[in-house]
Amino acid sequence: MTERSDLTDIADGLPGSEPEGRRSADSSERAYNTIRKLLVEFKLKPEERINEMQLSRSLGISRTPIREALNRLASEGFVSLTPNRGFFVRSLSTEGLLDLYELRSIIECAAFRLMCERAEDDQLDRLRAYWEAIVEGYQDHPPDIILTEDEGFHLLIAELSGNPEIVAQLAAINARIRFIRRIQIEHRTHDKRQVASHSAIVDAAMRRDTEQGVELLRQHIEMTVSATQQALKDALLKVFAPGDDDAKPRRRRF
Amino acid sequence: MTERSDLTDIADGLPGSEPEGRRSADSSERAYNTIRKLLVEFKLKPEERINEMQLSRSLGISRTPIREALNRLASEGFVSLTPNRGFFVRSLSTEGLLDLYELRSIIECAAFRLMCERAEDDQLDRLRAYWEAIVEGYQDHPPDIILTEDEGFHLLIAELSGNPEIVAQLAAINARIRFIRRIQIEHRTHDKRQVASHSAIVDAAMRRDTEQGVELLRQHIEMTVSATQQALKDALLKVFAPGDDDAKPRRRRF
DNA sequence: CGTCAAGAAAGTGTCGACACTATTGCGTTC
DNA sequence: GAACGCAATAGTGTCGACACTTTCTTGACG
Repeated sequence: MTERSDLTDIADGLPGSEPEGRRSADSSERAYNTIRKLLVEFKLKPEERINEMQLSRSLGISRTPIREALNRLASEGFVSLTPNRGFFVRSLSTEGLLDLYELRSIIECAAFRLMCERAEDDQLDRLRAYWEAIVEGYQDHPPDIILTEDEGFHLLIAELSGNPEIVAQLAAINARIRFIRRIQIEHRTHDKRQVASHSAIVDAAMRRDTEQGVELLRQHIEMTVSATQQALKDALLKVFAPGDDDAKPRRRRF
Repeated sequence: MTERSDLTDIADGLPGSEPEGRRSADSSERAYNTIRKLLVEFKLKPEERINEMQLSRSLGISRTPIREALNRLASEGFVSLTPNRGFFVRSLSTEGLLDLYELRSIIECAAFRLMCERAEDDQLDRLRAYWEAIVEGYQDHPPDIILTEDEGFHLLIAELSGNPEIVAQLAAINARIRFIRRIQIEHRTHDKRQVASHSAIVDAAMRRDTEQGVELLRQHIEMTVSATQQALKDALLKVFAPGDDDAKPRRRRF
Protein backbone atom coordinates (compact mmCIF):
# COMPACT_ATOMS: atom_id res chain seq x y z
CA MET A 1 0.00 0.00 0.00
CA THR A 2 1.20 3.45 -0.80
CA GLU A 3 1.73 5.50 2.30
CA ARG A 4 -0.01 8.85 2.17
CA SER A 5 1.17 11.97 3.90
CA ASP A 6 -1.27 13.38 6.38
CA LEU A 7 -1.91 17.00 5.60
CA THR A 8 -3.49 18.66 8.54
CA ASP A 9 -2.15 21.94 9.86
CA ILE A 10 -1.40 23.75 6.66
CA ALA A 11 -0.62 27.41 6.72
CA ASP A 12 1.15 29.94 4.56
CA GLY A 13 4.43 31.65 5.15
CA LEU A 14 7.74 31.12 3.40
CA PRO A 15 9.30 34.17 1.81
CA GLY A 16 9.49 32.45 -1.57
CA SER A 17 12.09 34.02 -3.82
CA GLU A 18 10.64 34.79 -7.22
CA PRO A 19 12.99 34.12 -10.10
CA GLU A 20 10.80 35.69 -12.79
CA GLY A 21 8.36 38.52 -12.78
CA ARG A 22 5.17 36.82 -11.79
CA ARG A 23 1.87 36.76 -10.00
CA SER A 24 0.83 38.72 -6.95
CA ALA A 25 -1.33 37.13 -4.29
CA ASP A 26 -4.07 35.24 -6.06
CA SER A 27 -5.26 31.80 -5.30
CA SER A 28 -2.77 30.16 -7.60
CA GLU A 29 0.10 31.95 -5.92
CA ARG A 30 -0.98 30.85 -2.49
CA ALA A 31 -1.24 27.29 -3.75
CA TYR A 32 2.26 27.54 -5.16
CA ASN A 33 3.78 28.84 -1.95
CA THR A 34 1.96 26.39 0.23
CA ILE A 35 2.74 23.36 -1.86
CA ARG A 36 6.35 24.32 -2.20
CA LYS A 37 6.54 24.67 1.52
CA LEU A 38 5.03 21.22 1.91
CA LEU A 39 7.65 19.85 -0.42
CA VAL A 40 10.53 21.63 1.22
CA GLU A 41 9.49 20.46 4.65
CA PHE A 42 8.96 16.89 3.53
CA LYS A 43 5.29 17.06 4.41
CA LEU A 44 4.95 15.62 0.95
CA LYS A 45 7.40 12.78 0.81
CA PRO A 46 9.78 11.88 -2.01
CA GLU A 47 8.34 9.67 -4.73
CA GLU A 48 4.89 10.15 -3.30
CA ARG A 49 2.03 10.66 -5.63
CA ILE A 50 0.35 14.02 -5.17
CA ASN A 51 -3.40 13.88 -4.89
CA GLU A 52 -4.86 17.01 -6.42
CA MET A 53 -8.28 16.52 -4.96
CA GLN A 54 -6.96 15.99 -1.48
CA LEU A 55 -4.76 19.07 -1.79
CA SER A 56 -7.71 20.98 -3.10
CA ARG A 57 -9.74 20.09 -0.05
CA SER A 58 -6.90 20.74 2.39
CA LEU A 59 -6.11 24.17 1.02
CA GLY A 60 -9.69 25.11 0.32
CA ILE A 61 -8.74 26.02 -3.24
CA SER A 62 -10.19 24.48 -6.33
CA ARG A 63 -8.12 22.16 -8.47
CA THR A 64 -7.45 24.60 -11.26
CA PRO A 65 -5.02 26.88 -9.39
CA ILE A 66 -3.55 23.82 -7.71
CA ARG A 67 -2.73 22.31 -11.05
CA GLU A 68 -1.28 25.62 -12.14
CA ALA A 69 0.99 25.65 -9.13
CA LEU A 70 2.00 22.04 -9.69
CA ASN A 71 2.84 22.72 -13.30
CA ARG A 72 5.05 25.54 -12.21
CA LEU A 73 6.72 23.35 -9.63
CA ALA A 74 7.23 20.76 -12.34
CA SER A 75 9.06 23.29 -14.51
CA GLU A 76 11.25 24.08 -11.56
CA GLY A 77 12.08 20.44 -10.97
CA PHE A 78 10.30 19.96 -7.66
CA VAL A 79 7.74 17.53 -8.99
CA SER A 80 7.27 15.51 -12.14
CA LEU A 81 4.20 14.80 -14.18
CA THR A 82 3.25 11.44 -15.65
CA PRO A 83 0.50 11.68 -18.24
CA ASN A 84 -2.59 10.11 -16.87
CA ARG A 85 -1.28 9.41 -13.42
CA GLY A 86 -0.61 12.85 -12.04
CA PHE A 87 2.17 14.65 -10.22
CA PHE A 88 4.85 12.98 -8.14
CA VAL A 89 7.25 14.43 -5.64
CA ARG A 90 10.65 14.33 -7.22
CA SER A 91 13.05 12.78 -4.81
CA LEU A 92 16.33 14.55 -4.64
CA SER A 93 18.79 11.75 -4.35
CA THR A 94 22.24 12.39 -2.99
CA GLU A 95 23.48 12.17 -6.50
CA GLY A 96 20.87 14.61 -7.77
CA LEU A 97 21.80 17.12 -5.13
CA LEU A 98 25.44 16.92 -6.03
CA ASP A 99 24.51 17.52 -9.64
CA LEU A 100 22.71 20.67 -8.62
CA TYR A 101 25.57 21.88 -6.48
CA GLU A 102 27.93 21.24 -9.33
CA LEU A 103 25.79 23.30 -11.66
CA ARG A 104 25.61 26.00 -9.06
CA SER A 105 29.35 26.04 -8.76
CA ILE A 106 29.74 26.34 -12.50
CA ILE A 107 27.36 29.24 -12.73
CA GLU A 108 28.64 31.10 -9.71
CA CYS A 109 32.24 30.86 -10.74
CA ALA A 110 31.37 32.16 -14.16
CA ALA A 111 29.38 34.95 -12.57
CA PHE A 112 32.34 35.94 -10.45
CA ARG A 113 34.57 36.04 -13.49
CA LEU A 114 32.15 38.25 -15.34
CA MET A 115 31.70 40.48 -12.35
CA CYS A 116 35.42 41.06 -12.10
CA GLU A 117 35.56 42.01 -15.73
CA ARG A 118 32.48 44.17 -15.95
CA ALA A 119 31.34 45.57 -12.66
CA GLU A 120 31.97 49.21 -11.91
CA ASP A 121 33.92 50.02 -8.77
CA ASP A 122 30.86 51.30 -6.97
CA GLN A 123 29.07 48.06 -7.73
CA LEU A 124 31.85 46.10 -6.10
CA ASP A 125 31.50 48.47 -3.20
CA ARG A 126 27.89 47.41 -2.96
CA LEU A 127 29.00 43.83 -2.62
CA ARG A 128 31.40 44.69 0.14
CA ALA A 129 28.81 46.86 1.84
CA TYR A 130 26.25 44.08 1.65
CA TRP A 131 28.58 41.66 3.31
CA GLU A 132 29.85 44.08 5.92
CA ALA A 133 26.32 44.93 6.87
CA ILE A 134 25.50 41.38 7.78
CA VAL A 135 28.81 39.92 8.87
CA GLU A 136 28.29 41.51 12.25
CA GLY A 137 26.54 38.86 14.33
CA TYR A 138 26.07 36.71 11.25
CA GLN A 139 26.53 33.54 13.22
CA ASP A 140 23.95 34.52 15.79
CA HIS A 141 21.15 35.09 13.32
CA PRO A 142 18.37 32.55 13.12
CA PRO A 143 18.81 29.97 10.36
CA ASP A 144 16.22 31.43 8.03
CA ILE A 145 17.90 34.80 8.13
CA ILE A 146 21.30 33.31 7.51
CA LEU A 147 19.91 31.42 4.58
CA THR A 148 18.41 34.55 3.06
CA GLU A 149 21.56 36.56 3.67
CA ASP A 150 23.72 33.88 2.23
CA GLU A 151 21.62 33.49 -0.88
CA GLY A 152 21.51 37.24 -1.20
CA PHE A 153 25.28 37.44 -1.18
CA HIS A 154 25.67 34.95 -3.95
CA LEU A 155 22.79 36.38 -5.93
CA LEU A 156 24.39 39.81 -5.74
CA ILE A 157 27.49 38.40 -7.36
CA ALA A 158 25.28 36.99 -10.06
CA GLU A 159 23.64 40.36 -10.54
CA LEU A 160 26.97 42.11 -10.81
CA SER A 161 27.85 39.75 -13.60
CA GLY A 162 25.44 41.87 -15.61
CA ASN A 163 23.67 38.84 -17.03
CA PRO A 164 20.08 38.51 -15.84
CA GLU A 165 19.83 34.97 -17.16
CA ILE A 166 22.54 33.96 -14.75
CA VAL A 167 20.62 35.54 -11.92
CA ALA A 168 17.41 33.75 -12.86
CA GLN A 169 19.19 30.46 -13.20
CA LEU A 170 20.94 30.74 -9.88
CA ALA A 171 17.71 31.73 -8.19
CA ALA A 172 16.01 28.66 -9.58
CA ILE A 173 18.80 26.41 -8.33
CA ASN A 174 18.70 28.05 -4.93
CA ALA A 175 15.02 27.34 -4.65
CA ARG A 176 15.65 23.67 -5.23
CA ILE A 177 18.49 23.21 -2.80
CA ARG A 178 17.14 25.56 -0.19
CA PHE A 179 15.61 22.82 1.92
CA ILE A 180 18.91 21.08 2.35
CA ARG A 181 20.81 24.29 2.94
CA ARG A 182 18.42 25.13 5.71
CA ILE A 183 19.04 21.79 7.35
CA GLN A 184 22.74 22.26 6.97
CA ILE A 185 22.61 25.70 8.52
CA GLU A 186 20.65 24.37 11.44
CA HIS A 187 23.42 21.88 12.00
CA ARG A 188 25.68 24.86 12.44
CA THR A 189 28.76 23.34 11.00
CA HIS A 190 31.56 25.42 9.61
CA ASP A 191 30.03 28.72 10.59
CA LYS A 192 33.30 30.47 11.14
CA ARG A 193 34.81 29.15 7.98
CA GLN A 194 31.75 30.28 6.05
CA VAL A 195 32.22 33.80 7.29
CA ALA A 196 35.91 33.83 6.54
CA SER A 197 35.20 32.39 3.16
CA HIS A 198 32.75 35.10 2.23
CA SER A 199 35.09 37.79 3.43
CA ALA A 200 37.92 36.37 1.38
CA ILE A 201 35.69 36.31 -1.66
CA VAL A 202 34.82 39.95 -1.17
CA ASP A 203 38.49 40.79 -0.86
CA ALA A 204 39.32 39.02 -4.07
CA ALA A 205 36.48 40.81 -5.80
CA MET A 206 37.70 44.20 -4.60
CA ARG A 207 41.13 43.42 -6.01
CA ARG A 208 39.40 42.02 -9.11
CA ASP A 209 41.55 38.99 -8.62
CA THR A 210 39.52 36.69 -10.83
CA GLU A 211 41.42 33.49 -10.43
CA GLN A 212 41.78 33.75 -6.70
CA GLY A 213 38.10 34.57 -6.33
CA VAL A 214 36.94 31.73 -8.52
CA GLU A 215 39.11 29.34 -6.60
CA LEU A 216 37.74 30.62 -3.31
CA LEU A 217 34.19 30.28 -4.55
CA ARG A 218 34.84 26.77 -5.74
CA GLN A 219 36.22 25.84 -2.37
CA HIS A 220 33.42 27.65 -0.63
CA ILE A 221 30.78 25.64 -2.41
CA GLU A 222 32.74 22.43 -2.04
CA MET A 223 32.91 23.09 1.67
CA THR A 224 29.19 23.70 1.75
CA VAL A 225 28.63 20.46 -0.05
CA SER A 226 30.69 18.41 2.31
CA ALA A 227 28.99 20.06 5.25
CA THR A 228 25.75 19.18 3.59
CA GLN A 229 26.48 15.52 3.08
CA GLN A 230 25.79 14.53 6.64
CA ALA A 231 22.83 16.87 6.85
CA LEU A 232 21.43 15.24 3.78
CA LYS A 233 21.77 11.78 5.20
CA ASP A 234 19.99 12.92 8.34
CA ALA A 235 17.24 14.47 6.30
CA LEU A 236 16.73 11.40 4.20
CA LEU A 237 16.79 9.25 7.27
CA LYS A 238 14.32 11.49 9.02
CA VAL A 239 11.99 10.98 6.15
CA PHE A 240 12.96 7.39 5.45
CA ALA A 241 13.29 8.12 1.78
CA PRO A 242 13.82 5.08 -0.43
CA GLY A 243 17.28 3.64 -1.05
CA ASP A 244 19.58 6.24 -2.28
CA ASP A 245 23.10 5.68 -1.13
CA ASP A 246 24.48 3.52 -3.91
CA ALA A 247 25.67 6.49 -5.96
CA LYS A 248 28.80 5.34 -7.69
CA PRO A 249 31.36 7.87 -6.55
CA ARG A 250 32.02 10.21 -9.42
CA ARG A 251 34.76 12.74 -9.04
CA ARG A 252 33.41 16.25 -8.78
CA ARG A 253 34.75 19.65 -9.60
CA PHE A 254 33.39 22.54 -7.62
CA MET B 1 -4.32 50.73 -30.34
CA THR B 2 -2.67 47.44 -29.69
CA GLU B 3 -2.00 45.56 -32.87
CA ARG B 4 -3.25 42.01 -32.76
CA SER B 5 -1.71 39.10 -34.63
CA ASP B 6 -4.03 37.34 -36.99
CA LEU B 7 -4.09 33.67 -36.22
CA THR B 8 -5.53 31.81 -39.10
CA ASP B 9 -3.79 28.74 -40.51
CA ILE B 10 -2.66 27.04 -37.36
CA ALA B 11 -1.37 23.53 -37.46
CA ASP B 12 0.82 21.28 -35.39
CA GLY B 13 4.28 20.06 -36.10
CA LEU B 14 7.57 21.08 -34.50
CA PRO B 15 9.61 18.31 -32.97
CA GLY B 16 9.74 20.07 -29.61
CA SER B 17 12.64 18.92 -27.48
CA GLU B 18 11.50 17.89 -24.04
CA PRO B 19 13.81 18.95 -21.26
CA GLU B 20 12.02 17.10 -18.48
CA GLY B 21 10.05 13.91 -18.34
CA ARG B 22 6.60 15.10 -19.26
CA ARG B 23 3.26 14.66 -20.94
CA SER B 24 2.40 12.58 -23.96
CA ALA B 25 -0.09 13.85 -26.51
CA ASP B 26 -3.01 15.31 -24.61
CA SER B 27 -4.73 18.54 -25.29
CA SER B 28 -2.42 20.52 -23.10
CA GLU B 29 0.60 19.18 -24.91
CA ARG B 30 -0.79 20.13 -28.30
CA ALA B 31 -1.52 23.60 -26.99
CA TYR B 32 2.04 23.87 -25.74
CA ASN B 33 3.59 22.80 -29.01
CA THR B 34 1.33 24.96 -31.10
CA ILE B 35 1.75 28.07 -29.04
CA ARG B 36 5.48 27.65 -28.87
CA LYS B 37 5.54 27.32 -32.60
CA LEU B 38 3.53 30.51 -32.91
CA LEU B 39 6.03 32.26 -30.69
CA VAL B 40 9.05 30.90 -32.47
CA GLU B 41 7.69 31.91 -35.84
CA PHE B 42 6.70 35.35 -34.67
CA LYS B 43 3.07 34.67 -35.38
CA LEU B 44 2.68 36.05 -31.92
CA LYS B 45 4.71 39.21 -31.87
CA PRO B 46 7.06 40.44 -29.15
CA GLU B 47 5.42 42.45 -26.36
CA GLU B 48 2.02 41.46 -27.62
CA ARG B 49 -0.62 40.54 -25.16
CA ILE B 50 -1.81 36.99 -25.56
CA ASN B 51 -5.55 36.57 -25.66
CA GLU B 52 -6.46 33.25 -24.10
CA MET B 53 -9.98 33.23 -25.41
CA GLN B 54 -8.90 33.95 -28.94
CA LEU B 55 -6.27 31.23 -28.74
CA SER B 56 -8.85 28.91 -27.31
CA ARG B 57 -11.13 29.49 -30.26
CA SER B 58 -8.35 29.26 -32.84
CA LEU B 59 -6.99 25.99 -31.52
CA GLY B 60 -10.35 24.52 -30.67
CA ILE B 61 -9.12 23.77 -27.16
CA SER B 62 -10.63 25.09 -23.99
CA ARG B 63 -8.83 27.69 -21.94
CA THR B 64 -7.68 25.36 -19.19
CA PRO B 65 -5.03 23.48 -21.18
CA ILE B 66 -4.11 26.71 -22.92
CA ARG B 67 -3.36 28.33 -19.61
CA GLU B 68 -1.41 25.27 -18.60
CA ALA B 69 0.70 25.57 -21.70
CA LEU B 70 1.20 29.29 -21.17
CA ASN B 71 2.32 28.73 -17.62
CA ARG B 72 4.84 26.27 -18.83
CA LEU B 73 6.06 28.68 -21.46
CA ALA B 74 6.32 31.32 -18.77
CA SER B 75 8.59 29.09 -16.71
CA GLU B 76 10.73 28.60 -19.76
CA GLY B 77 10.99 32.31 -20.37
CA PHE B 78 9.00 32.53 -23.58
CA VAL B 79 6.19 34.58 -22.12
CA SER B 80 5.59 36.53 -18.95
CA LEU B 81 2.53 36.79 -16.76
CA THR B 82 1.18 39.98 -15.24
CA PRO B 83 -1.37 39.36 -12.49
CA ASN B 84 -4.71 40.44 -13.71
CA ARG B 85 -3.71 41.31 -17.23
CA GLY B 86 -2.60 38.02 -18.66
CA PHE B 87 0.32 36.63 -20.62
CA PHE B 88 2.62 38.67 -22.81
CA VAL B 89 5.08 37.57 -25.43
CA ARG B 90 8.51 38.15 -24.01
CA SER B 91 10.56 40.03 -26.52
CA LEU B 92 14.05 38.73 -26.85
CA SER B 93 16.11 41.84 -27.26
CA THR B 94 19.53 41.65 -28.82
CA GLU B 95 20.92 42.05 -25.38
CA GLY B 96 18.74 39.28 -23.98
CA LEU B 97 19.87 36.91 -26.67
CA LEU B 98 23.49 37.61 -25.97
CA ASP B 99 22.85 36.90 -22.32
CA LEU B 100 21.45 33.54 -23.25
CA TYR B 101 24.33 32.73 -25.54
CA GLU B 102 26.73 33.68 -22.83
CA LEU B 103 25.01 31.36 -20.39
CA ARG B 104 25.05 28.65 -22.98
CA SER B 105 28.74 29.12 -23.47
CA ILE B 106 29.37 28.89 -19.75
CA ILE B 107 27.42 25.69 -19.42
CA GLU B 108 28.78 24.03 -22.52
CA CYS B 109 32.36 24.76 -21.67
CA ALA B 110 31.85 23.36 -18.20
CA ALA B 111 30.19 20.31 -19.70
CA PHE B 112 33.13 19.73 -21.98
CA ARG B 113 35.53 19.95 -19.05
CA LEU B 114 33.50 17.43 -17.08
CA MET B 115 33.21 15.15 -20.05
CA CYS B 116 36.96 15.08 -20.50
CA GLU B 117 37.42 14.16 -16.88
CA ARG B 118 34.68 11.63 -16.51
CA ALA B 119 33.56 10.06 -19.73
CA GLU B 120 34.66 6.53 -20.54
CA ASP B 121 36.51 5.99 -23.77
CA ASP B 122 33.57 4.29 -25.41
CA GLN B 123 31.41 7.25 -24.56
CA LEU B 124 33.79 9.57 -26.30
CA ASP B 125 33.61 7.17 -29.20
CA ARG B 126 29.88 7.71 -29.24
CA LEU B 127 30.48 11.43 -29.63
CA ARG B 128 32.83 10.88 -32.52
CA ALA B 129 30.46 8.38 -34.08
CA TYR B 130 27.57 10.79 -33.76
CA TRP B 131 29.46 13.48 -35.52
CA GLU B 132 30.91 11.26 -38.21
CA ALA B 133 27.48 9.92 -38.98
CA ILE B 134 26.15 13.33 -39.85
CA VAL B 135 29.18 15.23 -41.09
CA GLU B 136 28.71 13.58 -44.44
CA GLY B 137 26.52 15.92 -46.43
CA TYR B 138 25.91 18.02 -43.33
CA GLN B 139 25.84 21.22 -45.31
CA ASP B 140 23.27 19.88 -47.74
CA HIS B 141 20.72 18.95 -45.14
CA PRO B 142 17.62 21.08 -44.78
CA PRO B 143 17.85 23.71 -42.04
CA ASP B 144 15.62 21.92 -39.58
CA ILE B 145 17.73 18.81 -39.79
CA ILE B 146 20.92 20.75 -39.33
CA LEU B 147 19.44 22.44 -36.33
CA THR B 148 18.45 19.15 -34.75
CA GLU B 149 21.80 17.58 -35.51
CA ASP B 150 23.67 20.54 -34.17
CA GLU B 151 21.69 20.67 -30.96
CA GLY B 152 22.11 16.93 -30.65
CA PHE B 153 25.86 17.24 -30.86
CA HIS B 154 26.04 19.79 -28.11
CA LEU B 155 23.50 17.97 -25.99
CA LEU B 156 25.53 14.81 -26.28
CA ILE B 157 28.51 16.61 -24.80
CA ALA B 158 26.26 17.73 -21.99
CA GLU B 159 25.12 14.17 -21.43
CA LEU B 160 28.67 12.89 -21.36
CA SER B 161 29.38 15.35 -18.59
CA GLY B 162 27.38 12.93 -16.48
CA ASN B 163 25.30 15.70 -14.96
CA PRO B 164 21.64 15.54 -15.96
CA GLU B 165 20.99 19.02 -14.62
CA ILE B 166 23.41 20.38 -17.16
CA VAL B 167 21.56 18.55 -19.89
CA ALA B 168 18.21 19.91 -18.78
CA GLN B 169 19.56 23.41 -18.51
CA LEU B 170 21.15 23.34 -21.93
CA ALA B 171 17.98 21.91 -23.45
CA ALA B 172 15.96 24.73 -21.97
CA ILE B 173 18.35 27.32 -23.34
CA ASN B 174 18.30 25.68 -26.75
CA ALA B 175 14.53 25.88 -26.84
CA ARG B 176 14.69 29.59 -26.27
CA ILE B 177 17.32 30.43 -28.85
CA ARG B 178 16.17 27.91 -31.41
CA PHE B 179 14.18 30.40 -33.42
CA ILE B 180 17.19 32.58 -34.04
CA ARG B 181 19.48 29.66 -34.71
CA ARG B 182 17.08 28.49 -37.35
CA ILE B 183 17.15 31.87 -39.02
CA GLN B 184 20.89 31.90 -38.83
CA ILE B 185 21.15 28.49 -40.39
CA GLU B 186 18.88 29.52 -43.20
CA HIS B 187 21.24 32.38 -43.91
CA ARG B 188 23.85 29.72 -44.50
CA THR B 189 26.79 31.65 -43.21
CA HIS B 190 29.92 29.96 -41.98
CA ASP B 191 28.78 26.48 -42.88
CA LYS B 192 32.24 25.19 -43.58
CA ARG B 193 33.71 26.71 -40.51
CA GLN B 194 30.93 25.19 -38.43
CA VAL B 195 31.81 21.76 -39.70
CA ALA B 196 35.50 22.23 -39.14
CA SER B 197 34.77 23.57 -35.70
CA HIS B 198 32.75 20.56 -34.66
CA SER B 199 35.38 18.21 -35.99
CA ALA B 200 38.08 20.00 -34.08
CA ILE B 201 36.03 19.77 -30.91
CA VAL B 202 35.63 16.04 -31.38
CA ASP B 203 39.36 15.70 -31.88
CA ALA B 204 40.11 17.59 -28.72
CA ALA B 205 37.63 15.43 -26.85
CA MET B 206 39.24 12.24 -28.13
CA ARG B 207 42.58 13.47 -26.88
CA ARG B 208 40.88 14.64 -23.69
CA ASP B 209 42.55 17.94 -24.30
CA THR B 210 40.35 19.93 -21.98
CA GLU B 211 41.80 23.38 -22.46
CA GLN B 212 41.99 23.13 -26.20
CA GLY B 213 38.44 21.84 -26.37
CA VAL B 214 37.03 24.50 -24.12
CA GLU B 215 38.75 27.16 -26.14
CA LEU B 216 37.39 25.69 -29.36
CA LEU B 217 33.89 25.56 -27.93
CA ARG B 218 34.13 29.12 -26.77
CA GLN B 219 35.20 30.21 -30.22
CA HIS B 220 32.58 28.04 -31.82
CA ILE B 221 29.79 29.69 -29.90
CA GLU B 222 31.27 33.12 -30.35
CA MET B 223 31.34 32.47 -34.07
CA THR B 224 27.74 31.37 -33.97
CA VAL B 225 26.84 34.52 -32.12
CA SER B 226 28.49 36.82 -34.58
CA ALA B 227 26.89 34.94 -37.44
CA THR B 228 23.65 35.38 -35.63
CA GLN B 229 23.90 39.11 -35.14
CA GLN B 230 22.89 39.98 -38.65
CA ALA B 231 20.27 37.27 -38.72
CA LEU B 232 18.82 38.68 -35.56
CA LYS B 233 18.59 42.15 -36.98
CA ASP B 234 16.83 40.77 -40.01
CA ALA B 235 14.43 38.86 -37.83
CA LEU B 236 13.63 41.82 -35.68
CA LEU B 237 13.22 43.97 -38.72
CA LYS B 238 10.98 41.43 -40.37
CA VAL B 239 8.77 41.59 -37.36
CA PHE B 240 9.27 45.27 -36.66
CA ALA B 241 9.87 44.56 -33.01
CA PRO B 242 10.06 47.64 -30.81
CA GLY B 243 13.28 49.58 -30.36
CA ASP B 244 16.00 47.32 -29.29
CA ASP B 245 19.34 48.35 -30.66
CA ASP B 246 20.56 50.71 -27.96
CA ALA B 247 22.26 47.92 -25.98
CA LYS B 248 25.31 49.53 -24.45
CA PRO B 249 28.11 47.37 -25.74
CA ARG B 250 29.25 45.17 -22.90
CA ARG B 251 32.29 43.06 -23.40
CA ARG B 252 31.45 39.40 -23.63
CA ARG B 253 33.27 36.20 -22.88
CA PHE B 254 32.23 33.14 -24.83
C1' DC C 1 -4.55 -20.86 -2.29
C1' DG C 2 -3.00 -18.10 -6.12
C1' DT C 3 -4.24 -15.85 -10.65
C1' DC C 4 -6.91 -13.38 -13.36
C1' DA C 5 -10.96 -10.56 -14.80
C1' DA C 6 -14.74 -7.69 -14.37
C1' DG C 7 -16.78 -4.13 -11.92
C1' DA C 8 -16.41 -0.29 -8.60
C1' DA C 9 -13.96 3.47 -6.88
C1' DA C 10 -10.74 7.07 -7.21
C1' DG C 11 -8.31 10.49 -9.85
C1' DT C 12 -6.82 13.13 -13.76
C1' DG C 13 -7.77 16.00 -17.99
C1' DT C 14 -10.91 19.08 -19.99
C1' DC C 15 -14.87 21.83 -20.36
C1' DG C 16 -18.27 25.69 -19.92
C1' DA C 17 -19.84 29.07 -16.69
C1' DC C 18 -19.40 32.86 -13.63
C1' DA C 19 -17.26 36.52 -10.66
C1' DC C 20 -14.23 40.00 -10.62
C1' DT C 21 -10.77 43.10 -12.89
C1' DA C 22 -8.97 45.83 -16.60
C1' DT C 23 -9.96 48.26 -20.79
C1' DT C 24 -12.46 50.62 -24.07
C1' DG C 25 -15.94 53.83 -25.69
C1' DC C 26 -19.08 57.41 -24.84
C1' DG C 27 -21.19 61.29 -22.93
C1' DT C 28 -20.76 65.09 -19.77
C1' DT C 29 -18.56 69.03 -17.89
C1' DC C 30 -15.57 72.88 -17.90
C1' DG D 1 -12.41 71.19 -27.92
C1' DA D 2 -10.04 68.60 -24.17
C1' DA D 3 -10.19 66.17 -19.79
C1' DC D 4 -12.61 63.59 -16.83
C1' DG D 5 -15.60 60.03 -15.21
C1' DC D 6 -19.04 56.55 -15.97
C1' DA D 7 -21.01 52.71 -18.35
C1' DA D 8 -20.35 48.87 -21.41
C1' DT D 9 -17.31 45.52 -23.03
C1' DA D 10 -13.68 42.31 -23.06
C1' DG D 11 -10.67 39.23 -20.52
C1' DT D 12 -8.61 36.85 -16.68
C1' DG D 13 -8.96 33.88 -12.44
C1' DT D 14 -11.54 30.38 -10.34
C1' DC D 15 -15.03 27.07 -9.80
C1' DG D 16 -17.87 22.78 -10.13
C1' DA D 17 -19.06 19.18 -13.30
C1' DC D 18 -18.19 15.44 -16.33
C1' DA D 19 -15.67 12.11 -19.39
C1' DC D 20 -12.09 9.11 -19.62
C1' DT D 21 -8.13 6.66 -17.50
C1' DT D 22 -5.94 4.31 -13.84
C1' DT D 23 -6.17 1.81 -9.61
C1' DC D 24 -8.37 -0.96 -6.21
C1' DT D 25 -11.77 -4.50 -4.84
C1' DT D 26 -14.06 -8.53 -5.20
C1' DG D 27 -15.28 -12.79 -6.81
C1' DA D 28 -14.86 -16.63 -10.16
C1' DC D 29 -11.83 -19.98 -12.00
C1' DG D 30 -7.71 -22.82 -12.27
